[in-house]
Amino acid sequence: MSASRNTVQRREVIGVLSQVQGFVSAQELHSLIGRDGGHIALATVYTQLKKLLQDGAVDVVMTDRGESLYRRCVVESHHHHLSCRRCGATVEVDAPELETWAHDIGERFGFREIRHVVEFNGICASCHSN
Amino acid sequence: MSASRNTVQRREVIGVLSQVQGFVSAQELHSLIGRDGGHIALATVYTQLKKLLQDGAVDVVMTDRGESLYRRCVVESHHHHLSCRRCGATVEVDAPELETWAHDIGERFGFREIRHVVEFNGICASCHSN
DNA sequence: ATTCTTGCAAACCCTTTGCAAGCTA
DNA sequence: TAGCTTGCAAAGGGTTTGCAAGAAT
Repeated sequence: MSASRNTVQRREVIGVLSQVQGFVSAQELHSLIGRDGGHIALATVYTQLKKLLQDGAVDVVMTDRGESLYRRCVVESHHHHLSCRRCGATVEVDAPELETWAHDIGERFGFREIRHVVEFNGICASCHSN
Repeated sequence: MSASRNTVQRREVIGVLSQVQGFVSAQELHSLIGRDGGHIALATVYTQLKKLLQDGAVDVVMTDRGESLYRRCVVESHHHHLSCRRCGATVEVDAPELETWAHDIGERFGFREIRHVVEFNGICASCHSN
C-alpha cells in the first residue's frame, strides 16, 4: 500500500474540491478545474476521485440519473442540503430530528449501523416570486 | 393525459414484476420475461417502467453502480425504504414525521413545492448476527 | 382513422480500461 | 531507476431516442 503521489493533477482535484460547497459531479469538477486554468484529463479526475474515496477523503451520493456526486468530507458536522430546482441556490440544513429519527427507525426494524441520504429541493422564495 | 394502452408487452412487464420479490433491474426484468416465454424489446421494458413510475405504480432505487432497480409498489403512497447493505433485504418505512418536518424546513427557508428523497440503509438483524 | 406503442439500432451519458510516455519518490 | 500517474482514445454498461411498422381505442 503506497501513498498517493503528489502530482499537479491530484492537487488540482483536491484544491477545487475543497472550494466547492456541496456536491459536484466528476465532470463538473473537471470543467471547474479547466476554468481554473488546469488542463487535466477527465479520466484522471475519475482516477483521483476513486483514490480519495478509498482514503475516505470524499463522500459520494448517487443522483436519480445515475451520476455520482462527490464532496470533500467534512468531519465537522453532518447536515443536509435544500436546493432550488430552478436557480440551484443551496442552503445547508441542520437536521438533528432527522438523525434521531433515522436511528429510531433502524432500531424498530432491527437494523444497525444506519446511514441515510437525504436530498431536499423546492422552489426558493426569489424564484417563486418571479 | 391518456390512459396507458393495454398491450401484451405492458401485461408482461406488470405480470413478471408482480411475481418478483424485492427489486429488479430493467435488464433482469427483461430476461425474466424472456424466460417466461415473452419476447419483448428491452427498450419497451424501459418504456413501460417509465410509465409505471409516473403512475406511481413502482418504486425505484439507485444502486451504488448507477443502476435503477424497480419494484411494484405495495403501498401506493409516499414512503421510504430501509435496506440492508449486506443482503439487500428491504423494508418500506412510513414516515409521517418526516413529511411534516420536510415541509416545515422548506417554509423556514422560504421554499415551496418541497420534494425529498430519503434512503436509509444499515445492517439488518439477521446479517448482524451472522 | 387516429394516436399510442413497439422494435431495432444507433446515440447518449457517465465511467472504466489499455497502454505508451511522463513523473515522482 | 522503479513503478505509480497521466492522457488519450476506445470500450463498457445502463438508459434513451428516432423512426417506420404495428396495435389499441
